[in-house]
Amino acid sequence: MPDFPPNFFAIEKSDPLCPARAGLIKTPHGLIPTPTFMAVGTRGSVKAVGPDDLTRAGSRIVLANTYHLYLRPGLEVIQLFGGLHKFMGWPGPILTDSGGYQVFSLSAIREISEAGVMFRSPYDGSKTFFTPELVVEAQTALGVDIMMSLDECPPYPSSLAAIEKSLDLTMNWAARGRATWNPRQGQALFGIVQGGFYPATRAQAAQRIAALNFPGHALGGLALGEPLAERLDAIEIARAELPPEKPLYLMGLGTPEDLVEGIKRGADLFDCVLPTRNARNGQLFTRRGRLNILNARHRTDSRPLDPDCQCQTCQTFSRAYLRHLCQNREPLFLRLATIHNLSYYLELTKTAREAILRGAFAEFAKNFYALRAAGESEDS
RNA sequence: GUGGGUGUAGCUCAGUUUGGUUAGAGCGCCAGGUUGUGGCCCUGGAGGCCGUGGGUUCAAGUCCCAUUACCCACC
Repeated sequence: MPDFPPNFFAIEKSDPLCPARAGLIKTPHGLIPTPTFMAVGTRGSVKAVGPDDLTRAGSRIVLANTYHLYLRPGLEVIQLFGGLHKFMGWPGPILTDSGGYQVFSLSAIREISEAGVMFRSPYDGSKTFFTPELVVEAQTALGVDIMMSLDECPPYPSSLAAIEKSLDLTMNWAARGRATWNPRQGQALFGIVQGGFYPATRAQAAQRIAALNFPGHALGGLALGEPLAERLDAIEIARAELPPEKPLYLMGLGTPEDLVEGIKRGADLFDCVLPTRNARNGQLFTRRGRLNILNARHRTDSRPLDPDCQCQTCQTFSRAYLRHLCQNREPLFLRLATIHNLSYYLELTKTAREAILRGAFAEFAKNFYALRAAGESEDS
């Protein structure tokens, strides 16, 4: 079977000491150097920032959500504008989640069957039936660059029997989505590896997804409350069963540590609400660790959030001013904090990539942890 | 000056009628949490001579007297 499309993903260099690699994903809307982080823009907007902010922060691809956009504003509205890119004014690549996670997170208002998922709209209570076929068609209509197949994300912890049953459903849906997908549109479709945290089911999930020959793969069901060690094991187990020449996306991850550990294990793409949501709540990431800008110790602090950060926020504003804005719920704070956190995440993946290209990922990781250890002792 | 009302946490106030464990709430403040997004939300914490003085009582934020500050109305 030929590649989709030719050279969809090219590995530029692999680290000599671990599975980490630097790559390039080629999409209809541009190249994506990997590893990289995707800002979450569920409703076709990364909250509090615009496309220019994203570009300046280093974003090369953003994420949106099929489920939410389908309900509002509806596919027909977006198609009227020639697709999601034009509608939201973002010219770069877009990946959409299928709505599979909403099956999990909005569990109070859904019914799952083998045929698909019956959602009750949180907006008006109306019912919508999502099938794996419909989800692929919807993402095709949105015109996105990378589509995700419909999956079921089982809660943690779940019994082995529950995981096996859920996995069969996800595999059924994956095969049907795969059959619906038209590779000639130039839009990629990724298969999602579930399987919980039982080594055998996670490995089996990866094998079965690999057999469907998707252009790329994602690991789902991570960061649901499991210990870090279990999460890392699940990544390694799945990785071993997946063809390494295809891109790997860790869905919903994560903390800066998750990114470093994920890259170390061969992951190329990440998305997480942490940098954007935490920004809006005053939790800001720096090279020396995380800080709560509301803490009284920042009241008269004239320093930037992170002296080594080149972002717009750090170039102009003091911790004291940001604390003041946050304390008073000034809308400007949301934007400045989001710009900073996204810049930090994107700079982290960018420097990881550069380190891999130099064959020095291990040193990069060591540096990463050393700086945070230093930061913790400084703050205490 | 006369009559009435109000003084309880930083703020806004419950609790006083019918006295009874360690005086509460919301907001604010302080500090945690947040993993395929609602800016929400969740969890802790600090903070009170209950205006002041006296009295009644086994027991007073609560009842009585005085006093003081502020508010309103009328002179």
